Amino acid sequence: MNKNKEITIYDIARTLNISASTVSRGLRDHEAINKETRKKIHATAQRLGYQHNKFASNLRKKRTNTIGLVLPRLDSNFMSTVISGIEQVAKFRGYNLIISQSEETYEKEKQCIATMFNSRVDGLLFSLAYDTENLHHLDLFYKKHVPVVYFDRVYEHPDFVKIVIDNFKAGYEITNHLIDRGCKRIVHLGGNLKRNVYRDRFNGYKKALKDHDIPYDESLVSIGLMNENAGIDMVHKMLKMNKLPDGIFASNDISAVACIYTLKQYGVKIPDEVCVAGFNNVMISKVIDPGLTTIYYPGKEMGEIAATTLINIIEEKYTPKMNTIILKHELVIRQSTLRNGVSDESSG
Amino acid sequence: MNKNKEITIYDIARTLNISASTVSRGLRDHEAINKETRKKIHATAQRLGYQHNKFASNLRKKRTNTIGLVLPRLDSNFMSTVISGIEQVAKFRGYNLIISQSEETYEKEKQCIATMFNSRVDGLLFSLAYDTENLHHLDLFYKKHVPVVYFDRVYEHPDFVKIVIDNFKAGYEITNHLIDRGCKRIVHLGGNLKRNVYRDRFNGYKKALKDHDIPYDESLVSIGLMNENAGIDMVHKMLKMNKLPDGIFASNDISAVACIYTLKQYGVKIPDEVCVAGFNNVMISKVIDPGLTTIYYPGKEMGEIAATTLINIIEEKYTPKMNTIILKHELVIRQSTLRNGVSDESSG
DNA sequence: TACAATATTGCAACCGATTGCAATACCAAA
DNA sequence: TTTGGTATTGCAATCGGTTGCAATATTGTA
Repeated sequence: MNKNKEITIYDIARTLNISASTVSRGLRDHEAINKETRKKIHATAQRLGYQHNKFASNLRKKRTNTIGLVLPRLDSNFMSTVISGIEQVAKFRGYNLIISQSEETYEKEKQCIATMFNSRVDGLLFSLAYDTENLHHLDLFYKKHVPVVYFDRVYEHPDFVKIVIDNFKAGYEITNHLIDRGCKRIVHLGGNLKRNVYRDRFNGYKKALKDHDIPYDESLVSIGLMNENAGIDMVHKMLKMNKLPDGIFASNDISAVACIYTLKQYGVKIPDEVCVAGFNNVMISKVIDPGLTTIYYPGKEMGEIAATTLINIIEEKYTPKMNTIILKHELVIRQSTLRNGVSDESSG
Repeated sequence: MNKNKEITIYDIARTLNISASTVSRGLRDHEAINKETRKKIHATAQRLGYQHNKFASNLRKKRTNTIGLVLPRLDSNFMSTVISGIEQVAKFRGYNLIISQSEETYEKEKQCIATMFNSRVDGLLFSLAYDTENLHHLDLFYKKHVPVVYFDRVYEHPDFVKIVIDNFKAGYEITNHLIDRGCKRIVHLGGNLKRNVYRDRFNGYKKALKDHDIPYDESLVSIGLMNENAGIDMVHKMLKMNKLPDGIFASNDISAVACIYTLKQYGVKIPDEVCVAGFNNVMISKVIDPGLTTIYYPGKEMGEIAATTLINIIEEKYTPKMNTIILKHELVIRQSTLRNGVSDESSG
């Protein structure tokens, strides 16, 4: 057996003494082909161990049935649920999924996207890296009319569809909730303001303060990487302040959780002295003690919707008149903001 | 502009009045081509907006520079770190990565693997679904000598390489540790025993009991899905026993954490009344209170090594005389098994 | 029986890059 | 100027399906 010996439609054709075009059509159950012939073709294909070669097919069809996914990081709890949703839809609709992570940098993102293009993906799902500032690397997609759907971390673009939640509103709600719990000096831990998700949450935070006549205090805000250390550092900074702030709104759960356990280390009582809220509702927010108040939004569904939307565009199920799809989010209230009594006192 | 208008090497050739073969070679910086010519080719390619077409190339070369990844679930903390490692290596070595999840069922796994084959991946990375019982679906890979590398959940196969940790030893160590802490009646929460990971951990557990003359008690063992509910159910079962068991060894962190918070709900003191240990060292095991004793093993490295090994085989950097690569694991001891004083008392 | 209509099948070009081998160009030494 | 060798370049086949259109077969109807 030669390792490189491929069984092709020509082998089937020769065996059955018919033409390759008939085999090609027969394998795809083309209606023009006689049912008997089709049966024979399938049977022979099976017997010879024929395996469809996507490359030849793609080359000719100029379609790959593949969608590309470029995102900042694969090893994130939230993203992994998004990916899971995407993969399921892609598989169901008959698409392959190729994945590449930008590792939060523009340079790698550019490279990922070029590869995706060279692989001639039929469409691209995309969530921006931390420091991406323009969309020039997508020009090729734009020019060739290859559809792109953003999710979560998006950017304004006239031709591409976005899947997001209302981060402004969510930020507003969660800040509001903290204020309702009696918080007056609320720390905000945010990410790069070029990214819609962080910018909008931050703006929601500011708006809520304003609506409650709480002055915005820049020294309570820290913008940076949203990781564990960000939370730890913030707590240290807080402890050095003249007066300990009484609330924290972190733009993701990881850093919020880091705040919680660091505060606990220093004996600060949560929520009595400091209320803490996060964002994303990943599993840790449920198991940490006290449970973390946070914003839930459905990662898996976001993935499903993104993939479905993209594939619909690819298959021209509709031309996107719509530009943005906003998913619902939900405030999940847990112990980390449940102060005794304060709730009633301050409501209204 | 026609949407389907591709710029090809022929366009470049025509522009420069040279042959397509020269262009093809020039683009790849083939040494036979004059440096000046190469420069012109690259410049023209750039100017015309040429983009390499992988399909044509793959078809001709019979190589895809793509590796396939089939795993049970994408939305798992552990797996997402593995994937991250795989992706980074793949990208670095110039390979695309296509990913598909079996959703823990044999049927989907079969389908995933067929797709991977049809996509003519150069090699396959693979971790088994929960209920897979044979490897017939890999016959095609085997016959065509397409290399396969398993990781984590593996299966015996003469031709394929496995990347694992010593689950038996890890299971032994963690059980041993519980016994050292004075546990006599240790519950085990395990997964399908057809899967090496769960079987080996279970056997390690039994061996440790035996070495300490603790009788094996089947009623303390539960084999099933390793999710949150498994932990919750187990605790309920424990609470109904005449005497509460004094230790739990769960085969993953999720179910261990579920045990912890359920026990806490019922006011059971951890580790004083029950010691709990998990497996995997995902982030929750660190943030739960009390911190969860568990086994750490490096997901990201496992992914990196799996991908590196596979690509080396593909590129014939070596022929695999080796059959198995065993990574180091580590017992991470946290509060959930740190009983006061008992440690000293029972050691030795 | 003849002819139109429909059902099946085949021909041949095509998708775009790669590659073995032949051909030509170039240069230096004889 | 001729010869041999090296540096460059081109020819033409190839990878394996797909598809527009033509060709042939089959069926129904007048």
